[in-house]
Amino acid sequence: MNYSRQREVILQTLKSNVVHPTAEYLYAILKEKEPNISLATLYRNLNQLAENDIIKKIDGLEPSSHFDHNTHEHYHFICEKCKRVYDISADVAPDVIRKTEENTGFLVKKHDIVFSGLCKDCLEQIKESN
Amino acid sequence: MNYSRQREVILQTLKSNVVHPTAEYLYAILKEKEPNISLATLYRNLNQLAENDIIKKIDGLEPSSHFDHNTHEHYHFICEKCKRVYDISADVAPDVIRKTEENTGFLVKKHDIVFSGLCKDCLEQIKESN
DNA sequence: TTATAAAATGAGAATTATTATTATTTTTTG
DNA sequence: CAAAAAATAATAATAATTCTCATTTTATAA
Repeated sequence: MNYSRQREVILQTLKSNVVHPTAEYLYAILKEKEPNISLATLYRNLNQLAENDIIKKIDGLEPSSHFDHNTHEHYHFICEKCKRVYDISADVAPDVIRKTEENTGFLVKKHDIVFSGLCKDCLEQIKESN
Repeated sequence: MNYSRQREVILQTLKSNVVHPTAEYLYAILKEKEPNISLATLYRNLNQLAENDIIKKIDGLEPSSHFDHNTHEHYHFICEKCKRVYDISADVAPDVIRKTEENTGFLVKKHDIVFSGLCKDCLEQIKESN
């Protein structure tokens, strides 16, 4: 993987983002710093960065993938109301890889847990309006 | 939800299938019993059945959703070599919903764990060829 | 440093999965 | 059996992502 300015900007933009943006969302922000960047370049680089474990691609948040600069083991929660994506501590499923490998005889290379429901903010909003 | 012959055939076909097919795969099989069925009808019914918790839609297995007639709590593993989807016992992550709700204050309505790697068959094939 | 090869880019076409539209048919119900 | 509600087939439309390709950028090494 050679250096490229576009890839650098993509990575820095993703790192400075608290949320876990979709490609489309990231593209809108990127355009400010790098107005000529192409959507294909963004997708190409996101995939490359993910393959090299520099970032993480979060699948299962239909209809589009989200991207996370945090590569430490952790999981994700998407709020069905506000659509924000939150990190969930890996503590909620201790030894999940080891247990799965022991149960099955499979080799686990990747895993993710995706939760959905209502986040704290949205739960409180709903309570107030009742 | 009214009765419809198409929905019945879709459900029975899914139930008689050990694998966890995509819509496209299911469509090919369905055509034998119900040659005039439309792909839109299949998608409409799969979504309806999933909304009513009669079947389960498995997201996170890009590039397309898979469908599972087993609605009991369990998880999924996709083999990166043979692409088969296997069930994983819920035992590998005990109390994962309760723990997540306690940690966050969120309300968890759904969750799934998706693992990927190599299944037992493919691991053995690789060993043999070495 | 410069020539060459390898990698990356932008622009837009192409592809794939899925959903929406609509006229028609099927199912339910009183 | 008639009317209303739901479902269908066919196909157009959409949205996310990947592919193509001519051009530009980056790395290499003579």
